[in-house]
Amino acid sequence: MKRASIKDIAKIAGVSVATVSYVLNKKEGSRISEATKEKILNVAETINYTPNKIAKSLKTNKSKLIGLIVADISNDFYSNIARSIEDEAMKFGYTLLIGSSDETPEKFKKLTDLFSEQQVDGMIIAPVVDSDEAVLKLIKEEYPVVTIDRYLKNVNIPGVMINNSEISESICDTLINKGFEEIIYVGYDTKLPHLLDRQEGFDKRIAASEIPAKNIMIDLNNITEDVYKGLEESIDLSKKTAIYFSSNKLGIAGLTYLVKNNIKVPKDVSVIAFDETEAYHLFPTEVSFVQQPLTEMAIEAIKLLDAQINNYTPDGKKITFPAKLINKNSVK
Amino acid sequence: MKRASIKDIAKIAGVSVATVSYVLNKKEGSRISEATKEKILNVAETINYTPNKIAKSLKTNKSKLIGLIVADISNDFYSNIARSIEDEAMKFGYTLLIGSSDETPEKFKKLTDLFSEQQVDGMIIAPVVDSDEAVLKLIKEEYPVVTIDRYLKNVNIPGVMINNSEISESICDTLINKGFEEIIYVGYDTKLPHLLDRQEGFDKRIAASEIPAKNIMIDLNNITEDVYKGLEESIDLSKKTAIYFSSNKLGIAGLTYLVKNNIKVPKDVSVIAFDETEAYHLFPTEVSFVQQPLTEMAIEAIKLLDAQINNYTPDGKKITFPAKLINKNSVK
DNA sequence: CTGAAAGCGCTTACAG
DNA sequence: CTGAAAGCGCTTACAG
Repeated sequence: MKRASIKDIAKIAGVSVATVSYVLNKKEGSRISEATKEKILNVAETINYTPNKIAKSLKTNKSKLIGLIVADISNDFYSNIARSIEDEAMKFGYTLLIGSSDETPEKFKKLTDLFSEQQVDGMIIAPVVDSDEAVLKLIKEEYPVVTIDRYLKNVNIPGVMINNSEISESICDTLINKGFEEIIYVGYDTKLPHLLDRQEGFDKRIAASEIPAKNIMIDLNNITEDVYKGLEESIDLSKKTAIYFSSNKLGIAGLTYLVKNNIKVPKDVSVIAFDETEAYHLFPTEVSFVQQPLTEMAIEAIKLLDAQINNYTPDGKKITFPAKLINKNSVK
Repeated sequence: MKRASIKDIAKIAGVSVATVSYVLNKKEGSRISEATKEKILNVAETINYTPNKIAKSLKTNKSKLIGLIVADISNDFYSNIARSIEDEAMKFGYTLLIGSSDETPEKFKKLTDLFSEQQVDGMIIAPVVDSDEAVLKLIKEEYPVVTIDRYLKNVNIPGVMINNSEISESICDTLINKGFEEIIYVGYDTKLPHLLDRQEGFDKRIAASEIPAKNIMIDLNNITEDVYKGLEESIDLSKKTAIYFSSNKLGIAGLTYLVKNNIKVPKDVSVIAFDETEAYHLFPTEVSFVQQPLTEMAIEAIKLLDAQINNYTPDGKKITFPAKLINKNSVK
């Protein structure tokens, strides 16, 4: 069914399309008589007019669309981010396109190309390893882009993130001060800078202590199996041990392992996990975890992006939010 | 920065925009000489041409955009659906707009209006209570719409769903046959048809048995508290009791209650939950749950939608998928 | 084999 | 107070 256009309204109301456009957009500058205004609004109503934003976009060069690229929208962490971004974007009048990169630069590039062709006004991205080229391409054409959660080592663009290194340092110190004899860091075998920061903060404080380092590096594509194997090889119940899981996925896999093997928390081992998820509530012990201020980060990300959209500046302003350790009962 | 257009290519290559359009779209019908073809491709490459899909959409009346409306993208169930839909949509060349309705007809309507103005080619929706009017408006203009998970009682459009009533019947029978003296159904206090079906199937089999019915009705906006209160009032440990949670959120809230109150599963009570989620893995007992074939549903939803987009027919073909009870160790 | 031209549905200076 | 006209970046019959 053909949809009614501004032209149809004009014809029926007996005015020009210009006049219709003016009243539909409520422009105050151009004074249209109340009579024709009312007439036009009436006609629009009766023929069930829906504005065609694509036509408007073409003319105004603004689509009011923004693209969000996450690693995987089915991951709790990213779906929570997406929700906050959605709410915030709506407030600014933007509609959200969403895509999952699956941590591959190819899919990531495909997504930036796609979004760019769809003329999104800007993108919020969680860049993957080796996505520099794709991002650089965007930057070269002064495309508004803001990173969230992650950042790129060699490309300087605005973004929001947490104090990855510092929060790990502080967690490590906490555990050291509690007298743990063994502290296991469970992280990804990756080049993702924010995760390296997470690990580096931990390693630094461990190095400054008397405690021997024990890092389990997990393949991003083989989480469950790797975590099980890693923990099996590393946990020494004869020592006072704490485990620090540096992501929600790692935490969930690790806690699953502990439950399955009947290892009690915090009696046998202590645990700190990353990110908030309802899943932790089902664990026999309430799990201490690192909380990221997702809502605040989303608000700031949209603010940053909107600013870039309205007035592009080639700066790389990064906003760092403090993550917070929420103490529950999983650390002795 | 102004982006290069087809016109720019034409000017540099010394050909017409029509010719550029033809080679860029690889139209085989119109034979363009290899020489000019190559020249055009070269120019496009060097000036870093990105096609403007908005202009194309305006002309072709196809945006290659589809809108997905879920209740809440941060809900595990919907983010899993979204992911499957995303993958499937991509295969068909569609990009995904996502919005959360928060179970309110107002937000739902806002989303359909927004998506419609953005000229999406079609929508996949999980309609909320009292969204009939918004959907009817879409149908009236022959907008391709497909429901997923849910359906509308009074509006007949294509959709995919599971056999809500039957799976509940079968679960109820299973529990009755195992000799439970008390079976508690935990559901929402709602008018959502698919959830009423879920409950009805259960009620029907209970009514046919000797077992007194015990239904806990939860306010959608107060899940945790209501579940805690309901279970506290209903669980009678002196009887052989089973609890059937009819959604993932209800399952998570309920299992959290059980853990907190040190009620052992399946020793003290038996449990069956709905939907698959990693969260269940952290529970001390492996939880039996009802599995929906999300991938298959997503594939079929996109297929249905694409068919409607290419050839609109006012039918209401519903495809029902069988849900499956995955038996773990939470039922004695 | 290639181009001129119309048109998709809007917005917006400009003229009157 | 209102309208004629150009133009956003494409596609696509049609003509040659």
